[in-house]
Amino acid sequence: MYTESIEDYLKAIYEIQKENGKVSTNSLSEMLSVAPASATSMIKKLSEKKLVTHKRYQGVKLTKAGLKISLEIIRHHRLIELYLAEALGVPWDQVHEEAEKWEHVLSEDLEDRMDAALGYPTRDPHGSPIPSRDGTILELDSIPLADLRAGQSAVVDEVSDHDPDLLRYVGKMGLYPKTKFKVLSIEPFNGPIKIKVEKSEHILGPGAAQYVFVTDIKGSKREASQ
Amino acid sequence: MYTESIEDYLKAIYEIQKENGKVSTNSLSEMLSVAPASATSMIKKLSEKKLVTHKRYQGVKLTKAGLKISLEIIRHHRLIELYLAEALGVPWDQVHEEAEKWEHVLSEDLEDRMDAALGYPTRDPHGSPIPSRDGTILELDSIPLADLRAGQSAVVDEVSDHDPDLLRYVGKMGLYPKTKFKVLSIEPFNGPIKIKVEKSEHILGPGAAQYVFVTDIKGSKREASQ
DNA sequence: TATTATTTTTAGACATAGCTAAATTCTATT
DNA sequence: AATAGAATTTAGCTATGTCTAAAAATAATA
Repeated sequence: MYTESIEDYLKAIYEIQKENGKVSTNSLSEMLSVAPASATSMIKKLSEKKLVTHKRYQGVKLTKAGLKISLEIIRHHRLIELYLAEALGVPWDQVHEEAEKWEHVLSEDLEDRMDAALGYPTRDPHGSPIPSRDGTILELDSIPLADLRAGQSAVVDEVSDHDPDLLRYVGKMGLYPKTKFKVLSIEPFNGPIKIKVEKSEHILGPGAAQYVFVTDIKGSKREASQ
Repeated sequence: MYTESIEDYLKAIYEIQKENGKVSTNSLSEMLSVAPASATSMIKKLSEKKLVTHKRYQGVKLTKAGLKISLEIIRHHRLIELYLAEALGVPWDQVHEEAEKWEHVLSEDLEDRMDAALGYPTRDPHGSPIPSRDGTILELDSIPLADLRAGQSAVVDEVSDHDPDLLRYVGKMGLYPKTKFKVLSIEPFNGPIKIKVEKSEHILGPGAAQYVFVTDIKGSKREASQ
């Protein structure tokens, strides 16, 4: 078994790798709220344990073993989030914080029981895919809502779960995963976006629209943003 | 907030205090599987934080503040045990281990939700009382099954939850809390005990009978053991 | 009561994981 | 190509919580 700290680093590396491609010492230290020097020393340790590869002054990359562990933790995290939301009615902006601590101490047996109780789900409450036990994960190719154009209809795929305020904000306009909506207008230069969800209209700031990932309704994959 | 380690010590102190009366450095180090020197140094720290009082070479005792925290953790522990048993069907010999880790990271909000989902219960799956939020706890005055005499009928109140094997053993003969049974015979010098549960008879070793706590059916409080 | 045995404490060390400050290396700009 | 700025690493320190070995205090017994 690995320490909680190691698990947190591996998870962070996976997430940064997915978003930015390259995983720098700095990005890690920021995501984990530690000093850059702390990230360096942990990277060294992970490297010795063959969980990541690392070339000095260049980024870090998960090895197969490191990836496996990080997906196990992410599976814990997302199963817990969904379980709390479904079984105990915990609001979607609170499940992340709870899962963040519990994920490190969840037994495999309990993981299986929750999985079964939920009917072997594939998505967490924010729409993020839940890795399978054997370490496969569905890769989404959705685009930021901010990249849509006026007139387009789309479905919410995933909402970033790192900021509870963001979740409450987009939740208030009903932008949950699988929700269909239409872009009525979008102002240039990162201006506000007017959308229609169900029967009601909302204005969405670009800061939020960046973290809501959607698939446009005609199935087109990626629109140029400007 | 206190560290996991501090919480574990406080909980252990409470439990030893309840069973033995006096809480020695040695008993603590045994219960927590640490060296006596480790217990001493933690006792010093707890004492500085005013969570326990301590006279050198004499025992340790929880202060009001220490008692409060220890009951909070025990509440977490027992609510979790019951929740896992009820909601996810975790067998009663496994819930302890799971709760042991989860109890330290359970939020107050989730505690409340579990409490409500369970209908504000007062006992965990082993029959132990669940402290209330404000820190009151029901004191049981049950006696060890081993102290009963032939012919007496009794009801199971509580089974010690520290040994999964014990729980499986007594579980096999149906000795769950609230179960009524009758002592058919009891051999002297800590001999085996023959009991009848429902329609079936079982033989129970004295080692197990010591950890099954019961109330005899006529309401008498405490029988001399020999 | 004196001595032995047990319990408890002290002293000093180690691992983990964090920090700051300084040195190093890389990158970008002039 | 030289240099300023940013990112990264090293060096050295700190806190927590553990350990072993030795010393001190208490308890048990001859």
